[in-house]
Amino acid sequence: MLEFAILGLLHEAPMHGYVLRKRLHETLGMFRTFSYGSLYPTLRRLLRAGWIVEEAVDPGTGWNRRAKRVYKLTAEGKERFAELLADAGPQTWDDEGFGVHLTFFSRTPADVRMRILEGRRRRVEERREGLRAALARAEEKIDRYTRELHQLGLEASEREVRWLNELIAHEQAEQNKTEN
Amino acid sequence: MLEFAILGLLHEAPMHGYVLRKRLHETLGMFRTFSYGSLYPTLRRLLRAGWIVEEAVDPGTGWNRRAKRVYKLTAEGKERFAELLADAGPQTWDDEGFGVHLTFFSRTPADVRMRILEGRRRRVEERREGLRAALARAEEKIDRYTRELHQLGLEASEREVRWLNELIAHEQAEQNKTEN
DNA sequence: GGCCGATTATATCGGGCTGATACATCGAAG
DNA sequence: CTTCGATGTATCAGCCCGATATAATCGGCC
Repeated sequence: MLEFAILGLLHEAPMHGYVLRKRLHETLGMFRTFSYGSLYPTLRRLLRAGWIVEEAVDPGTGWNRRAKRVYKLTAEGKERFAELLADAGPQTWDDEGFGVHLTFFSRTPADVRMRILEGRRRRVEERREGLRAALARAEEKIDRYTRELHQLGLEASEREVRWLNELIAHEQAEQNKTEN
Repeated sequence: MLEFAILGLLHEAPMHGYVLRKRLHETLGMFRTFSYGSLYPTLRRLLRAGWIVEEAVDPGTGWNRRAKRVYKLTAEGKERFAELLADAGPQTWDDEGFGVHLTFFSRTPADVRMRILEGRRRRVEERREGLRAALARAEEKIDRYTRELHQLGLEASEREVRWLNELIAHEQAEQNKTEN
C-alpha cells in the first residue's frame, strides 16, 4: 500500500521523505496515514529494488548539508506503478486499500476500475448483510451499544453500496460512450 | 486490541483458540477481524503473563487427544481486563479500536465511556473538517473520484458525529438520573 | 545580534497484525 | 469407505505503527 502511494506521488516531482509524508497525509490522510517508521524503511526498499533513486542535493554554501535525500522515480519505478495500477486483488477493495486506489483511479485502466468497484461492492454488501442478520437475530437481547454500533454500520454500508452503484453506472455509461 | 478482546470474550467461558477466533469474528467481525497468525502468539503471550491458563482437555477414550488446548481466564486476567476497560487512551477512539471497545461498553465505567465517546467525536469531527476543507479548497480542479470519495467520507463523518451526539446525550441523561 | 519555538529532515526499534501455508483430526453424507 | 467441510494448532516473512532520538533551518521577537 505504502509502496503504491509513494510511487504514485513521486510522479508529481522528486521529493524529500519528509515532504512525501506530508503529501501522503494531505492526499489520503482522511482515510489512511503512514508513519515515518514505515516510510523510511519502505523508501530504502524501493531504492534497493531500483524503483527510485536518490538525487544529489545541492551541496549548498560550503559545509556538510548532507543527510538530506531527494527521491526520484526511475523508469522501472513507473513500470512498477503501472503494474500495481493494473492489479485488482482483494487488497484493492479492502477498507485500507480502497481509498488509496481510488486516489489514483483516473490513472487506472477502465476494466481494472470496474473490477475494483465491483469487488468493493461485494465486500460492502457482505458487511451489510452480516449487520442486517445480526440486528434481526437478536433485536431484544443484545447489548444496547452493540445494537447502536451495528445500526450505524448498517446505514453506512447501505449508503456506500448506493454510492458504488452510482459510480459503477457512471463507469458503464462512459464505456458505452467510448464504444460508440 | 486482540489482548483486550480475548480477555473480554473469555469471561463467557473457557475456549479453544479456534472457537475464540470464531466468537471474535461473530462479535466484532463487522468492524475488525483477527487472524490466527496473531491469535496464537497472543494467547502464548497471555499465558506467559498469567492472564490465562491452559485447562486440561478431557483425555477422552484412550489414545492421544492432545494438542488441543482450552484457555481459561485467571483472576489476574480479570483484573487485567478491568484495567484495560478503565483506560481511555487514543487507541480507544481510533477506527480500529473504537468498535472493539464499544463491544464491551456495558462493562466499561460510565466516566470512561464518556471520555471514549468524546474522544471519538473529536476524532471524527477532525476528519469531517478536513474533508470539508478539501472539498471547498478545490471544488473544480480535483479528480472526480477523489471528490466522490471525499463526499462519501464527509457524509459518513457527519452521520457518525450525530450518532455520537445522541449517545453522549443519552449517557448524560443516565448520569443525571443516577445522581438524583 | 541573539534566542526560541516551529518546521523541516532522517532514522531506529519493539512489537502487533496479516496472509500464506502447513499439518492433523473428526463427523457426516454419499 | 472415502471424500469433504469443519475443527484445531502453529509458523514465518513482511508491513506498519508509535515512541523515541537527533539535528539543522527559519522566522519572529526582544
